[in-house]
Amino acid sequence: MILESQFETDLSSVAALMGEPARAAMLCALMDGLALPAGELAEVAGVSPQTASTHLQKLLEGKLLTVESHGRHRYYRLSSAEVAAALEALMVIAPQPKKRNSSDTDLCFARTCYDHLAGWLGVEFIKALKENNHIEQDGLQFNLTPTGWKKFEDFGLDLETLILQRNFAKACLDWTERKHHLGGVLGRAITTKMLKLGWLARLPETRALRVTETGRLGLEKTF
Amino acid sequence: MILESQFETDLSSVAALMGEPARAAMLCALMDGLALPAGELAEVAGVSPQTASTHLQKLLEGKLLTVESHGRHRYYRLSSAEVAAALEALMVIAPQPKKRNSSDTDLCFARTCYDHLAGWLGVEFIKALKENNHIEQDGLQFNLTPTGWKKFEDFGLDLETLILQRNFAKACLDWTERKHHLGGVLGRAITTKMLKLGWLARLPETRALRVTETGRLGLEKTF
DNA sequence: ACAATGTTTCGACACACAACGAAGCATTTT
DNA sequence: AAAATGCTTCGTTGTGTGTCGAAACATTGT
Repeated sequence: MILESQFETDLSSVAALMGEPARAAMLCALMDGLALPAGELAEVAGVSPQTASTHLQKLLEGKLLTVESHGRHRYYRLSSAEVAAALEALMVIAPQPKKRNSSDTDLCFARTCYDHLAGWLGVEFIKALKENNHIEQDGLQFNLTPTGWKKFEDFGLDLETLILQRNFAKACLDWTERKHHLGGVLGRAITTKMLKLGWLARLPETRALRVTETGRLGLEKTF
Repeated sequence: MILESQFETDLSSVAALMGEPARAAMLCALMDGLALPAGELAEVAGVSPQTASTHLQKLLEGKLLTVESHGRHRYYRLSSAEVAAALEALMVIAPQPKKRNSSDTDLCFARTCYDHLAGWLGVEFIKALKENNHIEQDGLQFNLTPTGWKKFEDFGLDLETLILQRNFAKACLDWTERKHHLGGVLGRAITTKMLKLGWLARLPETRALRVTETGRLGLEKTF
């Protein structure tokens, strides 16, 4: 006789599916109910297409996702509203004090504030600049250090022109993070450049931004 | 710059905590909101006390449980109703079609029907007997095979006396599983014996039964 | 027809982690 | 004081599984 109570094991199997960072990232990306192709989910999760494919297969087996083929793309979506509800219930008890509904998540992660980068990513970006001594804060004003100047010149910005303007590098308060991010013409120039490079992509109909796979690599490497 | 969006990783960490069978079993056992000592949780999860201890520590770190020491016992309970809600939300999408609230779970797993074993365990028990050719079903009547007769004699039952009675081994319909389990005087004798052996334990104030660790081992070995 | 793109399958590797024996700590009991 | 009980910590072992390179498959575009 084999004793394996179905009452816990099943729960654990579903939870285990969600308990892998890459899979969790994919599921979160799908929480708005839209369908995304495998490639984009791989990007979101920060893994290779092969890895993403195996993850997606497991999520299919676990009935958390459904798939439909359109041309050479395969679009995945959450299989039911109950799955989204379970994800939200987990978010509530996740070690992140702030409660946010699903549609806000993207906005909190990264968005444009007027024309420069804001949200969690914006705050993280300025934090990295400070830690690497590329920038210094003086009240609500940022000043580039020599290494910072070189860094952004290499990044392809025409600082000579930008610095002539008022509001060269302003500190802008982030309402979701309650900390400062980088505004001013420098903030705009950087954000515009990242969009051009394909590091960031605009999500449709919102101010929310998404970090692409190349963007993730670029950001981690450069800053 | 290190990019690790806190929006998914956290979710996955909680889910991962729930995604381990032993931990999931413990959490399920605590879903009614009561506190249980570490030893009992180890029993429920079917693991050794050491293993249980490490699991409990992780659940504490993940803020899913709280603990209070009373004498030499340490009582664990769910840290909040939100945790219970998340567990329920996961149960809804777990590959178990039937929706049940937490207080029903115990009843569905194992309970007494009049005086014999019912619920999932009861159905599983009769299934094992059939598969091992210890019993045969004839309509609503069960008949012991020679090997089955020996098995239960070895188990300590006085079959000679029991078989004289009417309703020796009746098929009884299980309302939660919609299948037959073993009733009659044989069913009663077996269940009584298991309770005496400490394989099964009655949960307070209900008809629900719990399988002890020794019971789990005994059942798996004997039947 | 051929190349390019999106996706999956196969195989090998490496890391993470659950499991338990042994030992230690704390509390209660005799 | 000594033994017993409940629980935790340490160290080791072994299995599971996430990862990606290479290659196959499918579809679309030129």
